[in-house]
This record gives sequence, structure tokens and C-alpha cells, in this order.
Amino acid sequence: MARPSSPLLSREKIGRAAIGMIDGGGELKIQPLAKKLGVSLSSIYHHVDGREGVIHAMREVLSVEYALNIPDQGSWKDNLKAMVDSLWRLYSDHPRVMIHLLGVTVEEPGTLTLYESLIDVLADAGVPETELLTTIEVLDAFAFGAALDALSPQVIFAPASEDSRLTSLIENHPAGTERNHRLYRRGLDIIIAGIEAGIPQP
Amino acid sequence: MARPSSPLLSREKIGRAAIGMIDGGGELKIQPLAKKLGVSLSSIYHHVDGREGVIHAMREVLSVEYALNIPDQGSWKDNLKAMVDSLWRLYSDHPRVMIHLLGVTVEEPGTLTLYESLIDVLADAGVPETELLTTIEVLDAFAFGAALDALSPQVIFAPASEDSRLTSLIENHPAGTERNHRLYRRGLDIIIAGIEAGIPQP
DNA sequence: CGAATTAAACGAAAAGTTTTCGGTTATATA
DNA sequence: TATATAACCGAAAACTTTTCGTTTAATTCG
Repeated sequence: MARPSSPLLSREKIGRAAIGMIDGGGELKIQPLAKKLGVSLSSIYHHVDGREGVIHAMREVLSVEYALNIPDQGSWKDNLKAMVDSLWRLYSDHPRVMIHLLGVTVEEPGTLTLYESLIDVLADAGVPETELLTTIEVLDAFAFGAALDALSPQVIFAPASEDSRLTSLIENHPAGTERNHRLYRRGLDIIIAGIEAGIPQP
Repeated sequence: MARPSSPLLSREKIGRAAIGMIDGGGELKIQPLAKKLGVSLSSIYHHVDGREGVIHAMREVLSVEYALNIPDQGSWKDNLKAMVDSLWRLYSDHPRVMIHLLGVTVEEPGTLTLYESLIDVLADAGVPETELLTTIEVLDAFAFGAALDALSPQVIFAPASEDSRLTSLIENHPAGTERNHRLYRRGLDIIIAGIEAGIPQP
């Protein structure tokens, strides 16, 4: 086949297909990706610069997809929660993809705007200047860690001893997505309470 | 060469070499691993079951290496901090390795003992039964996320606008390891304060 | 408007990695 | 002591990624 009248491929199509592939639990392999796109292996290389290029394409897709949500009315706690939730959605919808994006500088305008808004909210809440950035990093690290937690196997703990306290707690403990979401919600509540407790009283 | 008088390889040697390789920033490749071990490529396959086997070997090495620390005297906060610190050491000494170990069931006796002790400490502190496991998962997710944060590039934020509040904060913000450690310390303080705030008063 | 350049695809070959296999000799077992 | 097993090696096979040459459509520009 020669050049088609209208292009079969684009960076975006490649990025989306790769995201779908990784979200589905697969590795990032170029041959299957080409097959999924109904295109020849070598055609991919005309649009992206190899495997690394596919990863960039995924980042571009996600940074457009997740226009991060910045609320305004409401208490600082509600606003903070809503903003971190939008980060959480991004991370937890695509934890496997996120692993490939580790180590890439944050420079998407949307993400930066979110950080700016987080700073405003935390400053209004009374968090000292010197703690603002670190506090945001804490929220981000927690959201990221909680998202990766979803990749754990269904049964997290496999205790050896039969009769431990752990064993009995596990029986009433949710598993899978429910466990993961509960962990995120509770963690965010704890962190917000912790931030509040650390605010110097005027 | 035929069979040597004393073996050149072992699962442990392979696991350690692989950890060193990944910690050093490299990918997990079998050929370089063999070279590093001064052994032929195919010899590796006599001790571990391929790439996947190398990953298992790494987990075995780490689970022995990090006998997790369980203190006893001290306030619940100090004890909790010391226990989470020992998890943090494991994660943050080998963040890249941890990525390969994601999705593996926790079944090392040492790790389980740590979880049991965490439960005891939190229960003593007054955390309700129904929240115990989730709270531990929160601590674990945070420690993990904070460890992976170290893989971010030196300069995390690359703001486009020149004059934003973000820009000026970044100038006085530490980078690299110092930034990462500060994030962990502050996050753990926040979470502990948040746990305390959530304890029902008797 | 026609010639030259660029773009989008393909197949095949090259390069790079992982895995398997057959052969050699030392140690362990029976 | 004969036999089996273990630990190594080199070479071949299998699988992946990347590059290259070719074909034809679309675009650009004199």
C-alpha cells in the first residue's frame, strides 16, 4: 500500500491505542500496537519516535483529556478535596500508564494551573508560606501511591498465622476497587485533618 | 567451561546484581546482568526462571535485607513513626526496583509482622477497629508514593508564566533528595496529626 | 499547471534481547 | 563405581524494536 488519501494514523491515535493497551493490562509492545491500529509495524515510526515517542504521545493525550477541575465556592476543605480528586481521577484511571510517565517534568499548563490553585487554597487556609509547596507534594505523592495501590493483587495480605488479629480484621475488609477507593477517601480525610491541625492559630 | 568446583552463581547473587543494576538507573536486561556477574548469558537460566525469575530473586533478597524494625517503648506516635520509617527505607532505597515488584502479594513473614504491630499501635492509640486496616494502607500508600516521587526530575515544576506565586515559591524550595526527604517527613507528620484528630474522645 | 518536495504507508532486512538446546565436566547419590 | 544431577558454556531459535528502500498521494512553488 502507498500513501492513503486520508491518513490512517496520528500521534493521538497512537497515544490512545497505547493507553488502551496498557490499561488493559498488557505491556507496551509496538507490534501488537500496530495490529490494534490496523496498520503496519513500520508506519508507527513515521508519527512517533519509537517506544519513547509512544510514551510522549500518551502523555499528550492524557494532559488534554484531564482538564483539571478547579472549584471556587465552598470551604477550603471542600475545594482542596475537589482539586485533589481531579488529580486522583487522572492517576487512578491509568495507574499502569502513570508508571511509564514517571520521571517526566510537569509542564502541562493545566497541571500547573492546578498547582497554582492548590497554593491559593492552602495559603487561604492558613498554611505557612514555607510549607505550601511541600504540602502540595504530600497530597500528590499520596494520590499517586493510592492509585498504584490498585495494582496490588485482590488479596493484599496473606497472613501465615491463623489466629492473629490481622486475620480477623481481613475478613471484614473490602477487596478490589472498593478497598482502594476507601483507602483514598480515608487518606485524604486524614491528610486534610492533619493539615488543619498544623495551621498556626492567629 | 564445564561445571566449576564451587558455583559461580546463586539466586541471591543474581537478585543482588539485578537490584544494583536497576538502582543504578538501568533497565533490567539479562545480557548486561550476565556480564556484570562475569558469567555466560545462558547460565542465568539455570538458577532463575528467566526475567520473571530475576524479579522474584530481587524480592527474596529485599525481604531478607530489610528486617523491619518494630520498637516498643515510646509514645504511639514515636512507635508509629519508627515503623513507617522502616517501610520508607525499603521503598526509598530502591524505588525503581519497587516498580517491578508491584502487584506481588505480600507474604514475607517480616512484612506481616510489621503490619500486625502497626495494628496494635493504632488500636492502642484509639483508632476504631473498622478503620485499622485502611489506616495502615494509607500509610503504606503514602510511603510508596513518596518514594516514587524521588524518581521525578530534579526540577519538578516548570511554570510557564514568569510572575506567578508558584515561581517565587519554587526559588526557595529545595531540590533533589532534600526535597524528597522533606516531603516524606512532613507528610508523615501530617498523617499522624490527622489520625490523632480522628480518634474518638472517650 | 506541472515539477519537485514532502507525507504516509508498506515489506524486508538489520539490530537487539530473551529463551532454548546440546555438549562438557564436576559433584552427589545409590 | 556407575548413574544421575548440577553448573557452566556457546550456538541457535524466537521474539522485539528499529532502520531502510520503495510506492504513491498530497502539497508547495516557480
